[in-house]
Amino acid sequence: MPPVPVTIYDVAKEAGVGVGTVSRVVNNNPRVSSETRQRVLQVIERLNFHPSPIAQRLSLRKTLSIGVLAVYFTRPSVVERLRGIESVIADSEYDLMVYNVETPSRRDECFRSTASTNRVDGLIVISLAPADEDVGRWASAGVPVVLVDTSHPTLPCIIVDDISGGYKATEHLIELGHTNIGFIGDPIHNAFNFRSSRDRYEGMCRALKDHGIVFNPELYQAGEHGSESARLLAHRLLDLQDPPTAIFAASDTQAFGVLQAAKERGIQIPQQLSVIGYDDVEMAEFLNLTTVHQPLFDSGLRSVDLLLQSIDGSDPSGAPDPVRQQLPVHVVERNTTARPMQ
Amino acid sequence: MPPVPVTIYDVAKEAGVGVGTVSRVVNNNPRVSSETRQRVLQVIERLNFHPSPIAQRLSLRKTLSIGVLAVYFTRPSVVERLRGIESVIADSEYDLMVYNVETPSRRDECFRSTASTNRVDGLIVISLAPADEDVGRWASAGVPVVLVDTSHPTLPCIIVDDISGGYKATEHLIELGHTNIGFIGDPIHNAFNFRSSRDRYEGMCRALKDHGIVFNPELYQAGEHGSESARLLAHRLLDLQDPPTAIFAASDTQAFGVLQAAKERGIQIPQQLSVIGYDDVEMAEFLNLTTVHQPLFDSGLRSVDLLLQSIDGSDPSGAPDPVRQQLPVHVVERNTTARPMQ
DNA sequence: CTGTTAGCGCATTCAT
DNA sequence: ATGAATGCGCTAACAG
Repeated sequence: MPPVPVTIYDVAKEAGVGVGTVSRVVNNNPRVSSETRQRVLQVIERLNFHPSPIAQRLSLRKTLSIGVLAVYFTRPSVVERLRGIESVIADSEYDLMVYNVETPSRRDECFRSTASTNRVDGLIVISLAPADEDVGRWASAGVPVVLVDTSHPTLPCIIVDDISGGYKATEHLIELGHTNIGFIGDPIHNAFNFRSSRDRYEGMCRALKDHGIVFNPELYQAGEHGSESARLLAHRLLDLQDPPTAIFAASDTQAFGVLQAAKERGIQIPQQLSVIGYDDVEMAEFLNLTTVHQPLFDSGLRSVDLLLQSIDGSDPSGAPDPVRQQLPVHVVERNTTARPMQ
Repeated sequence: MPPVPVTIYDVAKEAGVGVGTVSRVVNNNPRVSSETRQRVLQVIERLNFHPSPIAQRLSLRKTLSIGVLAVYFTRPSVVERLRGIESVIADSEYDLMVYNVETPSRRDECFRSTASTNRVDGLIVISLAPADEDVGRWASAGVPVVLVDTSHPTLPCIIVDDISGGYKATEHLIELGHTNIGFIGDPIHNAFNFRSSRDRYEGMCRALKDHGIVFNPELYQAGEHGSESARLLAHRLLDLQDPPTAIFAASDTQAFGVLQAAKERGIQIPQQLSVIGYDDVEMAEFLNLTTVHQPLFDSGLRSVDLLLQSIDGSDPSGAPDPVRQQLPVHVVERNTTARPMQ
């Protein structure tokens, strides 16, 4: 009982029509009399016919699938973006192919492989900064690309103003009365050239400066992304002669590490220490973490919209002025920030 | 400058050979003299030729892609399984297509659509229990399927013995001296017929019984999956006249809710209350949660191995005795469980 | 070893 | 409105 693939020819013969007609009814082409349409539909039903997506693709010269390139797709923030992406792809005619990259070499491999015709009809790249070379390859391969949480002068992208986010987070702390504020983020130089942590720090510096607060470099701590690493860094901050009264973590994940460190030291939050994170992942709400909300799910959503639009649309990657959607961020005040003790 | 797809014909002409030869060098077929091979390779390089995956698929009558059907793929445990799956697919010739299901109707749609020839060469289903009807469709469509964290008599599956896991968790608590143990899990009847929570509870009951402990039904609390819901349930347990000295949560996510509830009440953990979870997700280690470890990543890994094997292999879904890998679970003792106070 | 040819399953002119 | 023919890009079987 080897599965017998039933093709349009089978349907055509059975219905006593030509394959063209079958193809038309399958594709809802109006140029078919409603009676023959009915008849064909019946046969299709009876034979349990399903058009071969692959044959369609070859004939249409489209892959009918869009690729998503994500770094560390297990990170909560990335997962949420993916969910947004999946939710709209699911309702489209496209298939979703996911590529997870955890090493630079894998990234390069993915960048290359997606840049050949007939791989994907479009590509979404999350948090990875492509080089001009990569962009060039995609362009000459005619593959539309939209960037999320990263940018390039010639590519459409969905971003949030991390500098502004960092500024707002810091401002929130300052308004509460803090002046001695610590920062915990990713290493400036990392394998993937992530910018977000750096930008958030930049925003912090500006806020500090605008409020006439001088920043003690000792209050800056950077380390591998992750709660555990952040926990250690938080301890360092708290070990300082003049420890900060508030800590701005470049991500919620890192903020969790700070919370944990405080707990280990019996430091009351927010009474003795204010903590603010960034991202507003699900766990943040649960833990009552004050944080900077960025529209993760929505960013995924929009990226697909943009991509689909750019696929149907005209511009063959030659748009003079690529779309650049900057999503709003705002501080969500919960219970981990408060006025400093006197 | 519409991207000019370069085909094997272009390469053939340019290299002065037939398309068959080009195809052979592309597929590393040894039946090619090394000189012509070199020559063809040069041309391929020069023309930047990449074989069209779609054309290959059509010709080979394979989709060269495997689908993964996951429920709530944002849940940490699912994400970890996905990571395991992706890691081995990435090194294979297959593409990974992800389908996230969050509603029963979407599930049914996915079950159906994947059951037609030419959709995917193989399918991995996570945590969703397929009906005989679905299994039948896959079988007649000749689509190999392997189940993860769910099972069916005629399908290969990767499972963990949740009953045993629940037993071990409870035993751990009993050995510490607890007899008044609460349980927090998913609703017995849920949209997707998840069994794990139910099985873990079953294991708990057996352990209790084996140790001659009678279970007070009040100590059983079930509610929607999630930390927040679990937090509320934990409060109910703690509000009891004779509150439990230990709580077994059917998942780490739910255990986090218990931890939070305890914190809100100023209950010391583990001194005043022991908490044990299930899954051993990353956050569990970070929070020092005692839990039942199950090989999440590994389960993904193995499922792909099994699937690939079943794709290459002979058995057209007619295996008389499908593989049934039961992965081991064990208690990871950390800092949320201890002897009860006198 | 290598060129030629016939499909793979479908969409799409082009006639009718 | 509908049937027949052509092509999408590649693999595999068949000659040579």
